[in-house]
Amino acid sequence: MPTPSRAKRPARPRRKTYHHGDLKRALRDAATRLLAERGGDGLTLREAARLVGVNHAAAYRHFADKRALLAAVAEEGYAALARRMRDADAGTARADVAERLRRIGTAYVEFARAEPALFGLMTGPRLNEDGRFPAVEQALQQGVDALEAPLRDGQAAGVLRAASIEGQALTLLTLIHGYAALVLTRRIHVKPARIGEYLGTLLEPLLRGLSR
Amino acid sequence: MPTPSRAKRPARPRRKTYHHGDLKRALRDAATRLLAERGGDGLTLREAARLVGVNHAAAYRHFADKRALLAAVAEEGYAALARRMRDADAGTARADVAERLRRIGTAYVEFARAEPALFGLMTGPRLNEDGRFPAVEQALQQGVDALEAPLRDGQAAGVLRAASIEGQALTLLTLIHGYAALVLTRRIHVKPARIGEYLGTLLEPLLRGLSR
DNA sequence: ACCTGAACACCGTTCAAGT
DNA sequence: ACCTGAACACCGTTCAAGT
Repeated sequence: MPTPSRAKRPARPRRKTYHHGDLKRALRDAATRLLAERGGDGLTLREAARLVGVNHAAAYRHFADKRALLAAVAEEGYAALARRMRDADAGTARADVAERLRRIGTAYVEFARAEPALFGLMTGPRLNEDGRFPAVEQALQQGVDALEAPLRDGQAAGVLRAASIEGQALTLLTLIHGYAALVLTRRIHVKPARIGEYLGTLLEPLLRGLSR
Repeated sequence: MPTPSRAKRPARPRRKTYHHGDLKRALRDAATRLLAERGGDGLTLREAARLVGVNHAAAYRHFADKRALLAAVAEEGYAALARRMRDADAGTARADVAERLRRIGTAYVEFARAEPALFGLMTGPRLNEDGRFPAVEQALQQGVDALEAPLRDGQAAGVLRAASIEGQALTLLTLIHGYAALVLTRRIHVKPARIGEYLGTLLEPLLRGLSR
């Protein structure tokens, strides 16, 4: 069998000494890729090192243990999630508040659906049960922030009750997160095409309660 | 050192042949205990077999693999959770609807706090990503059911809008679950003594929106 | 300073063999 | 039918040793 093009594994320039590369970032990126391609159980410290072409023990020079590597992956994930939420509200200044909030929430759920293993890591139980990675805890705040712009506009326009923006944002995010978690674990069954629509149904009574 | 009372590990009657015992149940119970005592990473198929006093390979006669054992543990957990939710609404028929719903929701969150590893298994990403255990998916319905009694009473009394009871219950559970998940993973910081109180704050606008 | 090689104590899973 | 023993292919973590 003659060797065809070998589309996969495109002949990485594998130096013999990795002495200068940014191994920390390389390991984190490899771990992120593993998570996306093979799911939560496929993310292995040894396999990430293998992908980078380095001895697995070298990872311990840059991460205290496997969980520290996972935390780094999760942090990056939170940044990406917040970006998607902000993007969902870009250029929609004229849409009404309910619609804007629904779009931001849909971005949250769609992120979870597009990257289920990453989302599972970010929000799952294993990562931070002992509070070792405060950065991960605070990362969600960026997402809460994304909800605040439409809430502020809504209060200014007089359609929303005057109340703590942060409180309103947290209430909304709690519902959105619960929805994402339940959809992802198949506790709520919604057709993929209807995910945003059903979120609107869930948000409706809450927004009515937040209105004046 | 003379042997004192040895309060722990009360000399289980360990037969040499396990041929008759209900090994399936014994393994499931041991796994549940491991989860409670050592957390998610401490739950090992081999260790569960060790606790029961049986060769670990024997587990494969009763469970297809480790995940099947985890699913059995999770199912039992859902039954316990639903029981707590129903108990929280027992003998409170005269309390108002909002208060009853808040109590049921608090039972949900307190269960999660009391059994964090079990709750993490039940709701976490690892268990059922491929839909292999439909029983686990449906188990949450028992919890949703517990919310329906107060909702029915509220609609009958005319304080709640006439609408799908199931829809209202699912909306409430989504918010409650999101709250439990975020509290458990330290994304929301609430003092333990204030957990039920803050749930009330979260539920308030939603219930206002569900009211006529 | 950064990485390798080898070792340690574990896993989940499989399978022939025992009773 | 149900369980044991031994093996296999993996892990995460540690540590002396190399450059």
